[in-house]
Parts: sequence; C-alpha cells; structure tokens
Amino acid sequence: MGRAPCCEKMGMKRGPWTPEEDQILINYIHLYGHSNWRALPKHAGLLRCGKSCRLRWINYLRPDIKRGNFTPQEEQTIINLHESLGNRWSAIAAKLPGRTDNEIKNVWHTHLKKRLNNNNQNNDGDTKDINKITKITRHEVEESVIVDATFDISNNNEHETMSYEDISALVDESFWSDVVSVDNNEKKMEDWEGLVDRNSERFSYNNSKLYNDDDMEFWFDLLTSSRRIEAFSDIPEF
DNA sequence: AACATGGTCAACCGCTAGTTA
DNA sequence: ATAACTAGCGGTTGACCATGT
Repeated sequence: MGRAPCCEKMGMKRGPWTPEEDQILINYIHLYGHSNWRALPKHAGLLRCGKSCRLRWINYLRPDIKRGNFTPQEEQTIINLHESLGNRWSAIAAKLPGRTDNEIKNVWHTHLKKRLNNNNQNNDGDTKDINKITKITRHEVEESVIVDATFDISNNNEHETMSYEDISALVDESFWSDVVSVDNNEKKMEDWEGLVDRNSERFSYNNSKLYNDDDMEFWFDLLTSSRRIEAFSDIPEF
C-alpha cells in the first residue's frame, strides 16, 4: 500500500471553487457519474485534483445535501453519537441524512464541544458524568422546542399546566437519540422537507419555520409519536 | 473609524483501508 | 504475495466575517 503520487498536483488549481467550476463539475457528474475521481477533473476539463473534486461534490454540490442551521434534534443526535462513536464523523454523518462529516465536525468543534465544556464547568467538578451533561443539553433543546408551545393539557375538563418533569416524562428516550424517522405519513414528510428553503441559493434553513405556530403542531406530533426503533444497529458495541 | 479578536466553515493535508493488476 | 493505485477519513489550516474595544 503506497501513497498516491502527488506529482499531479503540479499545476492544479487550489482554493475556493468558482461558480463556473461548480457548474462544470455538476454537469459532468450528472452526465457521467463519478466512478473515477482521479480521472474526473481531466475528463471534465477542470484544473483540480480528484480529491478536491470529490470533496467539493460531497460537501457542497450533492443534490441531497441539507445546508444551514442544525436543528436542536440534530445537535442532540450528534452529541449522543459522539458519546458512543467518538470522532468517527463519517459514521455520525451516516445517521444524519443530508449532513456531511465535514459539516458535523465543524459544528462539533465550534458549538457543541464548547457547550459541553461550559456545562462541565457549571457542574462543579462533576465533569465525568456525561449523562448529566446530556440532560442539561436536553433541557436546552426541550426549552427551544417545547416551552414555546403552550402546554395546557385538558384533563377531565380541568386545565392543568404541565411541569417540565411531566413534559419530560412524555418524551420517549428515542426522541433524543434517533434520527427523525420518516413514516408512511406523506404529509409529515412534506412538512419536514418544507423546512428547507429550496429557493435559497445555498439551501439554508428558514429558521422561522421551526418555531412557526403552524408548524409547531408538526413538532408536537413528532415529539409525542416518537417511538424507540432499532436505531444504530450497525454501531458496534464497546 | 480603525484595529484586534474570535467564530465559522470551506478546503487542504496526510494517512489508512480497500481494490486491482 | 506484493506493489501500485484510489477512495475515504479525520485533523488542521486559513480566509472571511462579525463583534468588541
């Protein structure tokens, strides 16, 4: 096993991709696929190395890619998966459809790691209790998703405001660890996809939709109907 | 207004595992 | 069996932007 020769890098362009290069790459892959990354740039007429083309496609140009802010659920999923998988970003990315390992890695280093560290400090030396950390993070998530919704539950004609603990008790554990699953309910699928503003040039999220009253019903429905599934079955046990 | 600092993220680098001849 | 080669992975870098002083 030897390393690939780097001599071909000579004369190759580096740095940010231009829209023109993106278009060439997209067009070529649509026509011919990407069975051979090394040969692709030459055939496509790009002055880039195969590695660079592959990275650009996987991390940015792929049509199924989901760009923009991570949802609280996605962040929690990353935290949970990182707890069990460590820095295996590609394995974590495999559980988050539309997210790339690079993006997840960036989010971890820029947001989540810091957040966990802060939580560690706030816990007065109880730093080794990862469950405690996770619970605090969950609380943050629950606040963002649940508390905004008015949680008046009608019970025998008596209006009763649920406490945080009550709400938490309703939340199935899998809600926090499972990737949002798509069931046969086409309406739900449409709602979910509708969160992505496809009209945006960079497929960014329209965050207002996450907390929009009209969509809150969807989130609540998702929340309460979540069930444990045989998730992460391919994750080896340690 | 100008500069310093910190955060974000696209892209690159170096390595390993898998495949092929 | 072995060397050559490719794809993919994780770590790191650096440009750009926002915010603070």
